[in-house]
Amino acid sequence: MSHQISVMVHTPAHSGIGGALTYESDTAHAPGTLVRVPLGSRELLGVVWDSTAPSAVDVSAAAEEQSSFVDAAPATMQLRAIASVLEGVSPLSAHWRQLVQFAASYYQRSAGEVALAALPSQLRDLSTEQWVRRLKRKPKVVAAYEGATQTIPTPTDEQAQVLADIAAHKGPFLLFGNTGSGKTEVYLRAAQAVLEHDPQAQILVMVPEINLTPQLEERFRTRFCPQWGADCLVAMHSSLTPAQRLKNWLAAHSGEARIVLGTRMAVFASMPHLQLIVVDEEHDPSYKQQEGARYSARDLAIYRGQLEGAKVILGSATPSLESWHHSRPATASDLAGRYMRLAMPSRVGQGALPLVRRVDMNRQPYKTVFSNHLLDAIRERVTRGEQILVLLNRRGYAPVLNCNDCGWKSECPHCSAYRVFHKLDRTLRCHHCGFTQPVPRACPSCGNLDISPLGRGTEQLEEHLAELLADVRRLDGEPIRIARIDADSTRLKGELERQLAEVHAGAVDVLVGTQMIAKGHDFRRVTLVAALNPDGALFSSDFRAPERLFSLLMQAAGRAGRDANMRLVSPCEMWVQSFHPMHPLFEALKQHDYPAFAEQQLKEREQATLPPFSFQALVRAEARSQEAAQSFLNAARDAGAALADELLVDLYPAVPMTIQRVANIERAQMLIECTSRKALQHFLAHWQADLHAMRSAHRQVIRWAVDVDPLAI
DNA sequence: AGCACGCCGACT
DNA sequence: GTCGGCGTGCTC
Repeated sequence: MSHQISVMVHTPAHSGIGGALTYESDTAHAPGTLVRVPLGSRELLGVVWDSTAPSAVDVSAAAEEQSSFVDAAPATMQLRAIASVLEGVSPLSAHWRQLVQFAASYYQRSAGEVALAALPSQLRDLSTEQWVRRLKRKPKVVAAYEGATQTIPTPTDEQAQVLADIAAHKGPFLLFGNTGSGKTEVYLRAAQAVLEHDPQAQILVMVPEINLTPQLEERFRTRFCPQWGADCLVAMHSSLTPAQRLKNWLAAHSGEARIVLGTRMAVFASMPHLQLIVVDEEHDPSYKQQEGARYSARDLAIYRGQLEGAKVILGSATPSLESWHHSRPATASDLAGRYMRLAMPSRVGQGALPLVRRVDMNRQPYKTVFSNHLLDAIRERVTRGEQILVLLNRRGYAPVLNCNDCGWKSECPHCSAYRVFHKLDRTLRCHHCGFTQPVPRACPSCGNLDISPLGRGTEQLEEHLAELLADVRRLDGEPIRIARIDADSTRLKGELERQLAEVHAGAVDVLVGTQMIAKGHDFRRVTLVAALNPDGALFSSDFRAPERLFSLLMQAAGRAGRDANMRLVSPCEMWVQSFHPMHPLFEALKQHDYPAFAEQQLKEREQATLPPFSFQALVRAEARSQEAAQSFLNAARDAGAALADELLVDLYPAVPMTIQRVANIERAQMLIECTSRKALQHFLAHWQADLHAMRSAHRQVIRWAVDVDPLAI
């Protein structure tokens, strides 16, 4: 007798076969089983899916209405047989499938795409013979952990209180603690409690960037490996080799690894006994995937925690306004948010927070880069052997090259953007499409030799600062050393680590860099941090720009003064040069007062009905001409108008994207807004069909994609 | 998304 | 004569 089996394979939602496909099999296979199935002339990895949507699943308005996740195959169609079953891997759990199903439906992609992207590539790529050989491989004898055993610090009263709250309540928790308040110790202790309470329990810890995994991994290893073995923790991020990825995935899937530490992709790790999820630096934009299924790993962590009954801790010194809002305490007129806010205001074992000093650039001579006050402060500290951090969010030498005669500018021929002047290799580089050319000796338009850089980037800053500080000597009498860390200087693998090590060793006195240096790295001897020109974010069209700037400056300030053993002549300082020094953002920064900043921002957001007081989605379209891209979007708008009207969803007209053309592709986008998440989801799910249907009438459109809860508009 | 099939230009 | 460009259409 033969069974009909539903299988999810990697097919995009707009391929016409977005749901599960039906195959025939002699034997029944449990949902979650990994199989290989024929599709056309190919053989693909697939996951056996539930043949109908379980009625208990409350995935979203969209999924509720689809009675099934399965694309009904025409009744007359001859079904093909499942090719093989991947032996040796237990089926993926119902919770995992539901997480994938939810993510697919919420972010408007196919479940197969999300499911297969969440599995290690070797499951797909290994041939049956290779797979059999892989399974036979003897598990290595568990190596004893050889690391320094560490004395475990006693929790402070604050930490103890927070841990008691985490133990006593369901969560989710927003752990709001300054840099240096000991959030990591809370994660470690919360994890310890879970591990000890249940011999099977697993823990998922997420960090925003790969760069930050080694540090945290080391802290978890030194804490847990002596007791639980070297294999108790595995990493999950995109720079692992396919073989490592498979190994770590299997360790998590089998329950053998007790702790999974990774980047956003780790939110999909198969963990049968998941009991705690930690999202460190939860405000970080890196948690939002920016291609394919554009999921937010932080938001999915909340969903997953609820789904699996695991506690979720979101940690940050500058939480996202969404999380801050969701953790609001009850007031007379408003109910409390769904999250429990746990505050840790003190800085433990370290110096006080730095003094914030603002320089009013209106009172400085025209074109001042470093105000004299700031320069004096830098000189003084460097002379004393202290380190300086200078932040400028623009890499290269100058953002544009300009002909002083005819007004020619270094535009990219393929993008609507200027190419950046990189002096070190004398190139003009487009930061959007990568197009690079040698710097022309004369103006390509009029032949004039007088072409000059406009504006400045980190390269120029490094050069300029070297001139300004040429006469300054270090404690040892040597000339001072300036280093630059940005995406250019760290392009080569291992270069970031090498440069950071130099800074730690004290070989560098002044470090110039982009936001890269503000994140997570612990510069113990830095006593002064300067942000040269942060004004752009104050009046940006991006409503999240102030939030990001505040977070960046707070994090940067947190770099200073972390070494309690340093005896300082004067307190650590954070300098901000601005034409708007009295802006509320800087006022709040000066007080290190995130709550004040958040309150002011949330008030503005509420008045303008922006997130978290509304929900957004974006449709982006790419075509050879701007007109084609926009006409597709506007046709989509017309098609969805009636339903949008009914659901109180706002559809805005199509507009060109901020960078309208990249690599000769014109881009346009359309904003969708609604005060109800459910109504927005409902709308998107139904409208998706209209978008597909319009493809044939808009052949010029190269691709289009929906971004739910976009970070930048 | 792949991958085949299909119909028109410059090469061993 | 074929190799190969990517337009169109199909896959349980």
